[in-house]
Amino acid sequence: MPASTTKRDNILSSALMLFAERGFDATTIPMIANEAQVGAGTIYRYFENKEVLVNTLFQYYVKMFAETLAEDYPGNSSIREQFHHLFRGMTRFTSEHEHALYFIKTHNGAYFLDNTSRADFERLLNRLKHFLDQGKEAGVIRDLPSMAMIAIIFGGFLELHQLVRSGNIEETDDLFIGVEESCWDAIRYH
Amino acid sequence: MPASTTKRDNILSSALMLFAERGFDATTIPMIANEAQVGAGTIYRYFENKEVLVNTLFQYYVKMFAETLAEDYPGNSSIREQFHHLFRGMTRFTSEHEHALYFIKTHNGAYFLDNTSRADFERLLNRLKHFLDQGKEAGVIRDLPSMAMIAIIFGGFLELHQLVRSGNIEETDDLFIGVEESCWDAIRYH
DNA sequence: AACACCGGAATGAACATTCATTCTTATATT
DNA sequence: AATATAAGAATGAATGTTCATTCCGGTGTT
Repeated sequence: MPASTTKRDNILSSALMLFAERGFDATTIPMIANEAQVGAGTIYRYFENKEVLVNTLFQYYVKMFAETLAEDYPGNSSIREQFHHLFRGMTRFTSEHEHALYFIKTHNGAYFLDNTSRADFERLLNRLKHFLDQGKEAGVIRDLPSMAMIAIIFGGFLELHQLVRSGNIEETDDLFIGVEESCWDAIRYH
Repeated sequence: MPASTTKRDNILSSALMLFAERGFDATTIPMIANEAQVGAGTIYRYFENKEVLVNTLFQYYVKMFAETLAEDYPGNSSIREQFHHLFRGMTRFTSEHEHALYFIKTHNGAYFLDNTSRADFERLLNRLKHFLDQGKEAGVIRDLPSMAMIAIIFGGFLELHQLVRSGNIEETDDLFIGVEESCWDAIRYH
């Protein structure tokens, strides 16, 4: 276990970017090394192999995202306000970790994830499902499969984020408020 | 170009399934050959190489999906009815080509797609955007980025389909009607 | 027998991983 | 303070493996 934490961090953030943009299987270790400005061998001083690297990354961001959502959670407020908190959490998290949510979305379920990664992801999903279930009980949220509603929310949000990032669209508060409203109308009981 | 159309079809449908389930980069030619019950070399009698194969597949299903949506399109009916037609098109298309939409969704934008594939996909998107734009003009659809709304619709639908296919949920008409309603409420102007 | 078509072993390129070597930094010695 | 020495890090060329692709012998059809 070497010292320099900045090298390890460089490797992790380069890997995150490349995995998000090209996918795990299409990114090579030399690509990561090059992006991180590090020798290829150096990566193996910090991570046993490519799979350990991707699992480390996955767990790190899944946990961090879960924490972001849990922080200051308004458990006693209305369902609508709880939803707002969650949506805000997504935007806050994504503005600090540009590629993280997209990486998680495209790699959950991949064949190389280990049990810990799967369990961490499952835990995250369960929190979201729990929120939706409470809303269903209260008659505020539609009685539809939670996973489908989660897909709607993440799909809409991440696509919006991509459009902003690629410069196709200007980032305004109204825009994100509008998409939040759209997602809310998708899941609320009418 | 050999004769047997069934071998070629076997190769294509095996490739579709594997690409959808594991992704292009994680799928090897021997895997496809094995699944299609064909020698590895045979694949090269029908397709110049792996990239030509994936582009063929991509274009084939993008075009077929576009045709499915265009068929009997109720251009003179209400926006709501047009939306219903499009949503029905997704379910119809998916019930006949189980993995096709998921494959398209996960591989559009991939580095190995050629210009024809990109253009075909663009054309499909433009039709959907055109529908949304008409709805916006009529004041029936929200003024939000079309891409974000498209992501909401496909995300919700495909996730639902996965849940059904994995057996986690029973397929009923009500279920699909419910998700259609949810997607409609996500995009309609309130 | 000539021909078309196949299968799958053989090939070579690209990749993940290893390892002998070099570089850096900290500590000890004068 | 200057120099020597060692330990730990970092490197990238070398290695073994996996894969896309090729090629050749076999099989069936006319």
